[in-house]
Amino acid sequence: MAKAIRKNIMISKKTVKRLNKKEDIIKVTAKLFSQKSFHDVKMDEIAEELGIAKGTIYLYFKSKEKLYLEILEESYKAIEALLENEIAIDEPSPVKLKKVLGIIFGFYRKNLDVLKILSRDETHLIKEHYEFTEHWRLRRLKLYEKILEKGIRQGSFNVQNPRLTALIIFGLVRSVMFFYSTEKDTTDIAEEVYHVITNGILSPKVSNLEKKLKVMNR
Amino acid sequence: MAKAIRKNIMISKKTVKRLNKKEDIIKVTAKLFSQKSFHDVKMDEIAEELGIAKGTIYLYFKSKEKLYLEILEESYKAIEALLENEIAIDEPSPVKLKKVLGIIFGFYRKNLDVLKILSRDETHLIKEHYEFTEHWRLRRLKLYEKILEKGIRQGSFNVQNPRLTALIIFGLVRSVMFFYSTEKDTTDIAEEVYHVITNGILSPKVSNLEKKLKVMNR
DNA sequence: ATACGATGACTGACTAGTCAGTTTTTTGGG
DNA sequence: CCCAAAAAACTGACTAGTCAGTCATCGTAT
Repeated sequence: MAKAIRKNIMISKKTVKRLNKKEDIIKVTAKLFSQKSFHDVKMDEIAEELGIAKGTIYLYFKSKEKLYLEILEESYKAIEALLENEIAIDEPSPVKLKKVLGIIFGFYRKNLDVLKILSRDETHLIKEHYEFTEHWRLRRLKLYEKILEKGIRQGSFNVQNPRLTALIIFGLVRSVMFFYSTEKDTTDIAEEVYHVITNGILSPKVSNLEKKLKVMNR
Repeated sequence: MAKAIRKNIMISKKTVKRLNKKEDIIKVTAKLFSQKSFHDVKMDEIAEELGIAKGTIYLYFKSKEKLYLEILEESYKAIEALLENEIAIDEPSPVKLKKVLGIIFGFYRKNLDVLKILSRDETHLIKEHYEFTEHWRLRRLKLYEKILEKGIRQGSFNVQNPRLTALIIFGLVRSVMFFYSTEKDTTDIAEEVYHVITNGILSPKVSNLEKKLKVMNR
């Protein structure tokens, strides 16, 4: 009995260690892949950065491509887990949109590497990579679209084309995370972005004027 | 005299031929670079696609990198030329914004290749490439920002943070061009996008309600 | 005859992945 | 607790292949 327990402890320790090493490799490699393209990151370089031999990487990953993919898979799981709880809650769509933006901005701030890798259009590399990034994109688009549609039904949103609007939100996330001040808190950024998306940029006066013109044109 | 003229004709003919060939190479290569990353496009492949020998490409371009850069430079000149006239016209900012969006969407529809190459974050490849894409981005951001700021001054826009808003517009252009229906006319797309940006997505009722809440919170 | 654009076989630098050998960790009997 | 043997983890020199760029040679227009 005591033996069995000891053995279990050993196994779990080993597993943890293995996982740690794998995670270490993923972490370092993600950073490198975010700085350079797939082909510009050399396996030797990864090994050196980690202070291990190149062969060791191949003990944990079948190939460079699989390593690349696992970075994305890891992150996908992480962001999905973050969003899962939020999605389940029943609340007004505008509130949900703001919260989801907050979560996504927060995630990408911490994982800019991943966003860079994802939005790089290295689509062709391997079929799996293409499918993966596409899946990620569609998943995000669907989320935005659902929030928008629910908001329309509830009367809180006035959106003519939810698909296009989802695409707009999806697109702006990338550029804001890439190029907007990194000193600001992501919650504040989400708030600011939310404000622009919801209220638009027209001043009320002009907005009313435009509406009047539309009525007149009918 | 006749000789000189004849010689001139010859030279110009030759030059035209040279330009054509150079342009041919750029065109074909742009397509390839848009489909695959820099390293995945092989010089042999380009040559084969063009039906010429690899060595010939090197008669027109010093290196693969220079060829890559020239594709971007060519496109930069083209879009700048398109925008130049529009920028000069003095008109209400909202109109200008809509028009500029139309021009940009139109250009990218015709040059999706270039947009793909540009937005691929192959930033590291060569310093020149990084500087180039950055320059392109800043140039576009500045344009949006200027239009927004003028609109604010004129009272037609109500924008709290022109920099962020410019970034939002910049970002959405990419994703809309990449992923939105390619059957629609780019003018219509610009119109739709313009509508979302300007009016926002909140229904008027809620919008008023939110304003009231803000007042109450004071 | 000669100048010049075009050619494509060739070179040499580079790198993903391998594997025979080394080191570290675990195990189990005394 | 100790130690030897087995297992597991790690190593890095090497292989086999790739590909950007070169250059001796060719064809042809004048």
